[in-house]
Amino acid sequence: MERINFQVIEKKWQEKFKTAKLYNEGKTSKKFYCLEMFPYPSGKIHMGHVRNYTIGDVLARYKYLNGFNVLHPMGWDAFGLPAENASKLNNLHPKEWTNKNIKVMKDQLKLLGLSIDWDLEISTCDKDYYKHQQELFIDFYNQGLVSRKETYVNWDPVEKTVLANEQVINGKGWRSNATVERKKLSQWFFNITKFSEELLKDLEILNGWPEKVKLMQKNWIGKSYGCEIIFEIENSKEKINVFTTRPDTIFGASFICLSADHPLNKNFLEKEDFKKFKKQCDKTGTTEESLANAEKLGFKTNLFVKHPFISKKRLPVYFANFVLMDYGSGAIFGCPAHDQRDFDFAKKYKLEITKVVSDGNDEKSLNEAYVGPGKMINSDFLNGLEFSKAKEEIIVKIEQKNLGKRKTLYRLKDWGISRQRYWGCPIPMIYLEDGSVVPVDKSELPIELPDDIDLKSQGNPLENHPTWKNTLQKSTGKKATRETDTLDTFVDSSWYFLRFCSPNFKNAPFDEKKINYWMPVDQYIGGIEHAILHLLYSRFFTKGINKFNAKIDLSEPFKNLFTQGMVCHESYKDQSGEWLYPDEVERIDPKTVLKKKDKSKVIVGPPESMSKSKKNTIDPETMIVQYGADSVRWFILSDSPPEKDVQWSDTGVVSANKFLQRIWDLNYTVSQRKEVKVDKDLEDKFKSEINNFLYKIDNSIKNFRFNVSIAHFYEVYKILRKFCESKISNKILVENMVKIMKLMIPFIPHLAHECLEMHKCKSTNVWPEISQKNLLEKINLAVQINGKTRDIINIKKNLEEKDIYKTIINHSKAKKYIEDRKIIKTIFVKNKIINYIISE
RNA sequence: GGGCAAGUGGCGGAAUUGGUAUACGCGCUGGUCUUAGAAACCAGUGCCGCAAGGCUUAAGAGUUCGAGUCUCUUCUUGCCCA
Repeated sequence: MERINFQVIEKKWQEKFKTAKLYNEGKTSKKFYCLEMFPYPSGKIHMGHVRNYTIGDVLARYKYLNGFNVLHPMGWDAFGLPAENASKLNNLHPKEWTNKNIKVMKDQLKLLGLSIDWDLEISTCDKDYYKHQQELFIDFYNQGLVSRKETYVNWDPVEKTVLANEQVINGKGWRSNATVERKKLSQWFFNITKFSEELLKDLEILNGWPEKVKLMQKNWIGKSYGCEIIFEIENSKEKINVFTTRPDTIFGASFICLSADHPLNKNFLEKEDFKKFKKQCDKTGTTEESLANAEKLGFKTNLFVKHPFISKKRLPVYFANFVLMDYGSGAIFGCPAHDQRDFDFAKKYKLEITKVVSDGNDEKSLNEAYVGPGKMINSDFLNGLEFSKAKEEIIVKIEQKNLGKRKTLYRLKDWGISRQRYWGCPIPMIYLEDGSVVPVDKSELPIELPDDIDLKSQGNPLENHPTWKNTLQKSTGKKATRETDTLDTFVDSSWYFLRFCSPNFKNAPFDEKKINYWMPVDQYIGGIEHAILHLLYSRFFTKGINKFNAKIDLSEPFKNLFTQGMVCHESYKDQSGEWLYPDEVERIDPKTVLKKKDKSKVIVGPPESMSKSKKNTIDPETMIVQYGADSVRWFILSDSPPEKDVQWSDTGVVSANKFLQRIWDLNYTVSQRKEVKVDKDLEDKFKSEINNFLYKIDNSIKNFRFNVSIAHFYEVYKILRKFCESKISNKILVENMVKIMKLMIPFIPHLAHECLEMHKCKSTNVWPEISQKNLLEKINLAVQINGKTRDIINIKKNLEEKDIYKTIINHSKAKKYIEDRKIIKTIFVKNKIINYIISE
């Protein structure tokens, strides 16, 4: 067998890929912007990257070969906390650490043979990038899309910083393990809620997005419709505004609950027992989940409100820990019969529970809240109405009587972007001595991060810097202090796809002409974990820019979205419970795994997403060095559909490698083949069989079914082998072989190009022509008796029913079922099945 | 608790969308070659059965000439929201 050295040919072709671009602007108007989510430069690439970028590369190369101008860039999501943590450990400046990682990972990505245009490379920690981000921030500010407000945040008292919700684990800081507190802080916000309705509505036009992701965003935006009801406080001029989505249950109201932060707390703040209660609420955390699961606690006030529809009925007012100040108005009316939280609360404080929606069992008292549908009871003029009708009815009444108004509410909150961190984009705002806060002059951008920084001490590094924050306002020369918080790194990734269209543009964040040509991204590829935040923020940014930049016409950034599955591997633990890396263990037989060191038995865990903490990782570079990039690409695409998880398997990559060797051997054999006597019919058959596979493979690529494409390549390999030894001419053989090899370019670009070069193929940038119809002359037809398949016969295409009958009655295994019996009915589907219904 | 997916051999998974179930790969078994192993190649591999044949897509029902695919019920798993 002829063998090939993958390392040698891969190096050779990677040199050529360096200068070959996948686009040629102006030559054709068809464009294709292929973008994979850019990586965080954490150190080395992992298998997840390999899968993500291989999927993108298949598509980019496929589109290029089909005549598109393809934009296929790559960059680095380079700001972020890990760089600061690493620098504390290694005494390496975040900038150096990051740049070192970028260099390593870039080299690794190049080893994969990706069709990336490295001339377009960007890095978000580069001042040439964040300069424009600061400019955009000021633009957003001037449009009223940025504001400063006080909110409650997760505060880590040890690290002295704000934590994101996902950094709080069981109420404790993920690094410090200190109990996280709720703290009121003044922070910068993007007013994403101004776009709530648009972000929701435009999901409908995103036909190229997975339904699942759209649904997640819809739930996240959380539009709810209801009304506001005003309750008058007895013996007071003050009123309580309550938002509810269930105004229909107003007749079941038995109390009012306020958030501990509700303005009405002003009369209680001095009281010791209220202080204690409020402290307890602060400990509950800010997530909805923790609020729902926490034990319901209340603080009874001496206040009562009047029921708006039942005269003389008075409802007691409580403060409660499960009411959020930043949702609705921070006040609810409790209808315990039809809301579980209210029910729990009412039970605890022995409050009245009145059913107002019939559950079909009206006499029985409830064990839990009834939230299902039903007809109204105990509700005066609403009685007998379906609850949904009642909702409409009562809102009309409330508006008539001036007791409140119809209202739509969104769960989506404004996007808090202040981080008390060093390694991020400085926020270009300054504080003047008179207390006013203004943007810096755009001519002063970029506001650069200082290099000399102390990351060892606690607190906000920029705040602690001796001089950095001191500045002067450019227009007036007045003394000013810089904002020392930096931007959330999600801001960096909210517009990078725009920058890629003109990454070296000096004067502005982007060249509008380029944006209008390349945007939207035709195919965006990344992990499902970004379904909400990153994708929602990017949509918001696009809409914001679209609003104030008249030269751009773009409502959505990503036309099609594909979310690939994760790469999994089983995990290993030794007898003492220590995690082991896959190369620390050996498999003796399918069920037994031993530790290499001492031959002790290893506990094998189920396949899970590769993670450093479980040590169930496989290093892509090691694999590439051992088997070659093409083998790794081939395997990672072959085993599962791209949207599903794939389980890494060493035997899988070995067999991929073996198959690619066979491909090379086949090509070599064909190139050395001597002419033989030709059978014309056989040649035709060969051509049509190959075309059949061209069609199937092309189709499976279009549909993102790369695992199916690969299965077809295995099949077509067998056919080529077979015909290699048949009576067909070299010309026909090579011609068709070349077509198949062209189809392999997107998958295994190095080997495919090497083979094509051997066959002296000149047109390696053009997809072969594929006949859309099935060229095979004969087809398999299933012969069924009473719906059961009894035989499969190989017959000429397009035969009619009557022609087939003769064949069946004479030559088919099915004839014995038909003989002596009467055919009652025949169902015939041309080229597919014939079904005879016979009497018993 | 609610919503959304999904359930096909020992394993990963195919099935042109209602028309040949188990393609392709892994694994396993046997064989050729080899001193031996590895590699390579050939053959076999859903289950029951000597065979003819029967059964089989989580379980059960339904629609249909025909169901992995459509409908209903149940069970299980995963993800998201609470």
